[in-house]
Amino acid sequence: MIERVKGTRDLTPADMFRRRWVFDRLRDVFERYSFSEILTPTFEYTDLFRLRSGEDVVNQLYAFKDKGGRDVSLRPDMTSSVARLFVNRYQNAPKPVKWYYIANMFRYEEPQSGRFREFWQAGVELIGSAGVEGDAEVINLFVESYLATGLKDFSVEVGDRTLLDEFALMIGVRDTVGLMRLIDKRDKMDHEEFVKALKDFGLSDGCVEKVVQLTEIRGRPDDVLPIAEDLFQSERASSEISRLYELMELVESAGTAEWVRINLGIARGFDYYTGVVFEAVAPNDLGIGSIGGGGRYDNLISLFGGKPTPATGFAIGVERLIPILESRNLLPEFDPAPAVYVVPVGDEWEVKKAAFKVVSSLRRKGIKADVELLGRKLRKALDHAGRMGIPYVVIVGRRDLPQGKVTVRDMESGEQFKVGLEEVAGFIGGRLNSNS
RNA sequence: GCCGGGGUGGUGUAGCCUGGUCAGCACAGGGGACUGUGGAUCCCCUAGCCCGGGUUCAAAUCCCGGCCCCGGCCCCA
Repeated sequence: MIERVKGTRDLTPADMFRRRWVFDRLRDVFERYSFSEILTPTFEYTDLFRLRSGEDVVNQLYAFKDKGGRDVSLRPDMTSSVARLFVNRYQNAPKPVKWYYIANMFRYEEPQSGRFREFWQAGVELIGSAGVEGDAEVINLFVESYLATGLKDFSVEVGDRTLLDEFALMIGVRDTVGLMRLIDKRDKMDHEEFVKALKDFGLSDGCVEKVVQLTEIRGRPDDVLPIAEDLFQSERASSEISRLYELMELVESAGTAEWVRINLGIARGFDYYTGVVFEAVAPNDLGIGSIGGGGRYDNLISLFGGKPTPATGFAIGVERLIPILESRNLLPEFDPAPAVYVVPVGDEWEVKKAAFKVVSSLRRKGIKADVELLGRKLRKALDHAGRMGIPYVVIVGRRDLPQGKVTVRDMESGEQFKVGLEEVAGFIGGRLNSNS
């Protein structure tokens, strides 16, 4: 037997129902923020990703040669493709460009909790806004996106790559990325382990102390930003801190501040981020870390050959968000049952044709209706309808047909009505409406 | 790539340690009892030892390798 490919998933009708419910809500809030949906190809030239992240990234890509000998890769995220599209065709479009997407991504990694080789992200990109207004717009939408799914207990942790760079400079660390990785992992260790890891990294006691101070700058903005002001001295740092203050004021004005925290330990590891970065987390015992993240990437578009253009965005990890929503019972129940089940009685061809006529009239009227397709006997058919929770059964048979009628059975009350063939759809439609 | 725990009908499981009845049970699915009246009952049917090799008279069971799943590490653009 052929199995599913490792790290992939089959989505059942129940899965798709819930997923679509989530997508509908995200799409709705993205649209209200005036973002427009786009979609780019599932694969790109491998060079696109190589250019952004270096040669090593290829190991984590689904990379292959196509029949024309082109080196291509399935997209590991959407940001590169969006930046490419912008450079290709939209550099002269009115700014800002506001795009969103809901699409599958592919990464060749070991699957584990909340991590698959094919997964979906719903995200936005805001291109052309350099100011703190752009950061605020994106973070507000980030918060509103989770709220739109009904999630309440989550927080968006805001960090800043500029400050981390300044910090590295300040304590004389050259391997900025290495330091950021350590800082990023801070939550996975206790204090002693963290201190030890920093010493192993080669930091002096004084510097270790400073790093610990930095990672403790997390919490409500008003509480922790003053601490940051004390820790940093440089011009660049203090103007960046002012920017964070402004960001928080805009977030406050938009009514999302309740969910936003400062956490200068957020690094998001990746090289192309340049300013404000953020991640969303929700408490859970499922082993799920961040449920989405994003940040500012002001250099990527010029790296891809475009005019220098500032940009910021985020992506929500669908396979991480859905289990969280599930754990809080926020997802609706899936019920595949139709409203009506049309059952022909016996094998007579005239009866079958009448049944198809009836079910078709119901469907044309917008009613979700099934017709019995297996040749079940009436008893079994009613049994089936009962189990499935189907509210109405239409019995079509030679007993009523000569008078041009069928029997409509209300499965809950057991009441039955003889109704003309042409009137069935109207009759049932009326009853369904009055019940709801 | 590394470490740990697992893979028995569609689902959930018993059996494995201590090799040896036709691999048992429940649920789900289909049919019949009951040829136009329902969720009950009874009966029947469908359907399984992840793959490959080894040990043995005999392997679901023991051994080796692989694949996959769950979780962790690494990594996380």
